[in-house]
This record gives sequence, structure tokens and C-alpha cells, in this order.
Amino acid sequence: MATLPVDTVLPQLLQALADAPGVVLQAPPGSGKTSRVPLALLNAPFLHGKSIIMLEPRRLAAVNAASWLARSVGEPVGATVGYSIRFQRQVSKATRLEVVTEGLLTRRLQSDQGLEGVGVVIFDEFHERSLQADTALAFCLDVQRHLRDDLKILVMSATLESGPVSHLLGGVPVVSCEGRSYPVDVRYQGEQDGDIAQTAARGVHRALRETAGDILVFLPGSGEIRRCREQLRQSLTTGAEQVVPLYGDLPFAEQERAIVPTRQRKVVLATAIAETSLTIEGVTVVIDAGLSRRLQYDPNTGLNRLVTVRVSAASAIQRAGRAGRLGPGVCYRLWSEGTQSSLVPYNPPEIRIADLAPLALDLAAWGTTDALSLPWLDPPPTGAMNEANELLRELGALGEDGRITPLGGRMAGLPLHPRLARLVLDGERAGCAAVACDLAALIEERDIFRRDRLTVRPVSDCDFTDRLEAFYEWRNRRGHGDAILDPSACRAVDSAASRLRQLLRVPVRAAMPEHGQVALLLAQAWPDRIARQREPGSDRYLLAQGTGARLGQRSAVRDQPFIVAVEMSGSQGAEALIHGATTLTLDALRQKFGESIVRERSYGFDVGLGRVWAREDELFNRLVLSSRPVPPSDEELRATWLAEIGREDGLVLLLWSQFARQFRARVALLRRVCPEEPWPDLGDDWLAAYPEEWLQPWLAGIRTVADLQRLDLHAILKGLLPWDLQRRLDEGAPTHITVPSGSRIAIDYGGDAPVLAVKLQELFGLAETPTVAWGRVSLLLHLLSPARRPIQVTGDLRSFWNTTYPEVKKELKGRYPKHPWPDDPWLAVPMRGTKKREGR
DNA sequence: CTCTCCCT
Repeated sequence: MATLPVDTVLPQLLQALADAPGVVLQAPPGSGKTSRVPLALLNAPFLHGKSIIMLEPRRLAAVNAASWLARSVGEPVGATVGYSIRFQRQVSKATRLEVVTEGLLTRRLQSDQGLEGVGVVIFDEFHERSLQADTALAFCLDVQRHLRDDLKILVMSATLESGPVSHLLGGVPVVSCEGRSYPVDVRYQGEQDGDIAQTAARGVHRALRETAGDILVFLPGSGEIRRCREQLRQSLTTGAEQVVPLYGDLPFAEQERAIVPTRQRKVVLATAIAETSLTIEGVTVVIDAGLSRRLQYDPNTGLNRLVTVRVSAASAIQRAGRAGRLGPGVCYRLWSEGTQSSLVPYNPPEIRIADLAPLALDLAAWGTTDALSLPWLDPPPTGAMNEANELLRELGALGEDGRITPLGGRMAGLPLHPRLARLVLDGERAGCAAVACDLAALIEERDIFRRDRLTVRPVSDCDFTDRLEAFYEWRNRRGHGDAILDPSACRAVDSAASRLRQLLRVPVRAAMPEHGQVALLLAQAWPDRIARQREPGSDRYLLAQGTGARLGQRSAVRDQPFIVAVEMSGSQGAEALIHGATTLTLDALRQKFGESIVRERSYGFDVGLGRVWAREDELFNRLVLSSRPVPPSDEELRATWLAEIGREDGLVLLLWSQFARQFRARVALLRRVCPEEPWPDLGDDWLAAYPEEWLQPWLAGIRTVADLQRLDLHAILKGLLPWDLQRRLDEGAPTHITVPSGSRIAIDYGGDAPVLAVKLQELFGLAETPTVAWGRVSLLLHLLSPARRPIQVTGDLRSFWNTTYPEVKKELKGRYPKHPWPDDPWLAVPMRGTKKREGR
């Protein structure tokens, strides 16, 4: 066997692993680590005959590695070397080296915490930092610390800062070796404006001129690939080159076309799928647009968002390396050297940007309530973790104490996202397990409808019954697909569904279910996405979790009051978009979610109508299912009015009679001039600030402003004064005073000083200014003519008689001859009317 | 105006 770079470090690696609980092996692509290291370990003495598990990030890689390794020891797969991927296992009693995909190890650990009989766990391609690999590593380290101090952990990675991993494993040794690849000449194209697809097409022309060999172009997504292809179709007119697209959503047969060698010179327009997952024969030139697209979970909305970002330096290196597999290559980078130095070094680990519901369920099944108690290279972010745990509680997987429930335990046992696990178990309980399996597979696998072909879908009440129907049709005719179906996607769904049925021991295949059945299954798996239409006819919805969303144009659901928004995407700044939904009846919602539906009363003041309203709402989380007006209770009336009165200018709601105003002014006067007495504060500020102290008892049954204005405020305020103060009030601030003429005249307490407005003739014989408050306050006299015209304002009657009266008399005598104008008002008889009338 | 790539 030819020597590979990793061979030179194998002895060192074996020794290090014998001495330490783990090792980090740093080896770039082409070093041979995946093919050599596991074989070298098989006979390591420290293993004592125990077996080896090697993790691979992809199924294809796992199967390929297992068959290569089996061939190396001259055996068929499933003898000494075997593999396990989801729903597929090739092992026997003789198997000592099992290659597994990453998620499977976590699954196995859940049922066999001690990893019985396993001596080493190898993490291959750990630099990809998938959520499953990080989880598996955390669990393995937990096992090593508490159960199996003899378990060895070997982390292998191409590009990775080795320090932090080594530290996480307990300060273990790092072994490095060379890779083997040909030199790649990197040429920077410089910054370009405009459409990246167009820039890439120009790059293709340059590469065609400057190089030979097949060209691999990295673009962020299928849209850019389509546009770039269109550009090239117009500009490459000789037909000497073949341009082929390559991305994950293409049907398998079309992907093949991109991978197999051709006679013409080939230009492959690919997404990141060609970075690690697929290798294209014959490529010596790479054009890297420097962008990639990825899903990013937003814990604020609970939605994933597809974002386009600059590649990391590590990705750029990986992409360039694709040109150096056969011989020296060339890589054109469609950016500048300045930009290059500002690239982030690595892609963010998935655990930092992903939906963590699956992780949260794994942790709960592991018995961990605090994720941070496990060893992580990057701990799961708190926001996403809280969202995940909240969802698991809604799904019934976690109890209020945060611990896993029996239902959660069953969910964790299924190889599905927690929502789909719940869906399948609900289906089982409802007697439609087979439908549930089909539905789960349809949702989980790639869309069976060909995206590029589909323009209009039939209008129905559920996007998923459309899909189920199309899928069942395909299955019945053992179909080859058609204009709108992707057969490879259909096969993937069929296979996943049948494996799920096996797991649940459901023998029969399903027939087309009732719509209501599908809707209920979906509602229970997406309870947070149950949504209510904002208004009839609208495309806008409010979700039970409290956020808003709009129906996408391609959804078959239109104008329905209640839906479950199963497939949604967020986008920055804009309202979330619903891509796949189903209608839900209110009855079904009440029936299935009765425990979560609460009745809540609310009430308030309608300013326009001037009345207190109350209603009873039926609430499901943040959704109002129904609402009906009810008569406000006395308690609600009291609370509303007290709040309204307490507002700024709230007192104007009340009708203040003259009498009530005067009463408050009288009390205010005595409060001011007799501070030693307990006169209450009845000023605006106090009344508005403490309505509960004086108005509360009177508010029962008051529903409208009109009711409120019928309250006798004078009586209410008077009631605040104890009996003796009421008497003292009449004494100290009488409402009226009797003047010498015998008239009882009202005193106006509204101004700063109390005012007595009286005809001059009625005061004849009175020298002293009348007072109130037991002589402490003189009345301000507004002296009036017989026609009640103001003559003079004075606070000193005696001085008026002496000085001003003679002039007044002169002036008015002529105008009012029938009235008396004596020379000596001191002694004159006071009069209410004219001389004649008085004499009668 | 959906849609990078994976995985139990």
C-alpha cells in the first residue's frame, strides 16, 4: 500500500492515545486520516479487544469509509468493519469498527450510557462542527468523566484551532501531519459591483482563456446559478463547453450529470454542496464568488432565516483545494486581497445559530436540566435554549420542573425533530399512525414538488393534503414522477415513511385521510404556530406565540379565520412569510386545546361612547378565539372610574353643581384660615389623586358618564365631614348672610376672598364690614346700584360711607330718584326696594 | 420572490 502522510505520525498517535484519555489529530485533506487511523487503532494493545466507533458527518461518507476500510482488511462490509446510518445498519458480532453518522452516537448513548464494549470514539471531520458532533462529544466527555475513565476520544479535523479542543478533552496531546494536495495558484479578481452571477460569468470567460481543465464555480444559491447559466448561454456561442448546474434540490439524475466526466470542457455551477459533500471529477480550476447561504435561527421569532454571508477563510481554503486534487490548479477569487484579510476565520459552529429544540430534548433525555453543566466547545446560547425548552413544554415533552415527561421520553426515542415526533405519536394515539408517518416524512424530506416547474398549485384548505395526495398518487402508480413531481424526492419520502412505520410497528399503508385529521396532527405539533386571521379577507395573521406573519403567494390556503402555519421563514425587517399552512376549525381547536384555552375578562372606558365596557375573551396563548360583551361588574366599574378620575383633567367627567363648588370653597377657606382645625383638603389635586377615598362607595352601578353626572357631589363631599364639622362649617363659612335690610344674600367663596354682592341701600345702618370665619375674614363687598350695577368694591365699609358715598350719591341720585339716598347712611333705614314700595 | 447544506 502506498504511503500516506498520516502514516508517519501513526506511532506517535498510538502512543499518545495509550497515555492520555484523548488526542487531537490535525490533518488536512489528502493526509489519509480517515482510511488509515481506524485500522491502526484496531490492534492497539490499550484497547484490550474493545471496539471502535468512528463518526462521519454524512451518510455517503460513512458508507464509503466503511466499504473502503472493509476492503483494506480483505473482508465484506459487516464483518470486522461495519456501518450504521439512519434506518440502515451493516454490522455483525464480529464487527469491531463501526462507522456511524454523527446523530446515531447520541441516540445510542441514550440507551447505553456506558458505551459497553467500546474502547475509542473517533470524531472525523470535527472541524465541520455540526450540532450532532458537538452534542456527541459533550456526552462522550460526560461518560468519560463519570462512568468510563478508560474510554478514549480521538478528535480528527482538517482545519481547526486545536488548542480549545485539546483543552476541552482535558489538556490532551495534539498530533499534526501534512496533507497531500497539489499547489493551487490563487488569483484575486478584485472587488466587483453588481450582480454576483454576472461577475462569476465574467470570471468563467477569464478562466476559459487562461487555463485548461474543468471549472467549478461556487455560487451562493440556485437563483444565482440560474442567472449565471443564462449569462453563459448567451455569451458562450461556440458550444465547445458544457455548463451544468449542481445544487441539493436538483433531482438525483441531474446531479449525476454534473459529477460524471464529459468529453467537452465542463463548467459546473455549484452551491456549497461541492465544497465537501460531492467531488467532481476532472476539476482543476475553481471560481469562488465568496458567498454562501445558510439558515440562521432567530430566537426572537422562533423562525429560521436564510442569510447570504461572506465565506469564512476556512471555506475559501477548502473551495480552492478542490482545484488541486488531480494536479496543480488555479483558483479565482472574486474579491480582493484586502477583503481576504477581513474574512472570519471559521464558519460559526451550528450550535450557535441553529434551532436547539432537538438538542434540548436530547439533554432532557440525558437527564441534564442545565445545559451548561456539560463540557462544550461553544455552549448552547441561552436565548435559543430557552425558546427550545419552552417549545418542548408546549409539546408536552418537558414538565413544569423542566424534566422529561413519559411522552418526552417516547419522543426522544424517535429519529425525528421533536415536533414531528409528537406528530407521529399523536397519529398513533388517534389511530392514524400510517398517515402521520407519511406526513412526517413529507415535511422532513425535500419537497416532492419540483420547485423549478411549479407555478400554480390547486387551491385547497391545506398545503399538506395537496402534498399527501400527490404523494399517494405517485405511490399508487409506482410512479416515475411527472412534470411537477421530483421522483427522487418521492422515493426519499417513501423510504423514510416506511422506516418510521416499521419503528412504530404500523403494518398498513395509509389511504387519504380526512382533512380534519391532518389539521389536528399539524396543530398539535405546531401549537405555537396556530394563527388567527387579522381581519376577514386579509393575508395577515397573528400567531399564538404573539408574532405576525403573512401568507406566501404559493400557499394553497386563502382567507381562512384559523390556520396552522407549519412552514414559515423570517426575513430581516419584513413580516414573516407562511409557505405551508392548513386550516383549522375553531371547534377542533377548542376540543384539542381545551386545557390551554382560558377565559379572560377585560374592561375599560370607551371615551367616544362615554361608557364602561366589559367583555369576556376566549384566549389561546396570545390569540383571541372569541369575544363577547358582558355587563361590567361593580368591581370593574369602580376600577375603571377610579382610573379615569385619576387621570389628568379626570375631574371634568363629573358634573359640579354650583352648590358643590360652593361647598368645596367654603371648606377650603376654613382650612386656610383655621389651620388648627381638622378641615379636609377638597382641592382638585387631592380629589383627583385619591378618588378611592371619597368617590368609591358611590360607583356601584355607574356605567355611563350620564350616570356619573347624576351623582350629588355636594352630598357626597358633605358626607366626608363629621357632624360637628358640618355644624362649624355653617357657622364659620355660612352660605348666606343676612344684611340689615333683612335679605339673606349668598356669599361667593369662589375667589381669593369671600364676596358679598349687595345693593348699597340694603346696607344702610351698617358701619362694620361683615366677616366670616369667626371674624378672621372680612367679606369683600361688591356694592351694587339699585339696578345691580357695580358701584364699588371695598373691604372697608366704614371708610366707604365716609369718603366715597357722598360722591356716589351725587352721581346716582338723579338716575335712581325713587330710591333713597340719605345724607347719613349710618342712621338710614335699610331698604330692599323703592321708597314707595317701602312705605306701603 | 422561498430554498445553503446536513443529520437522528
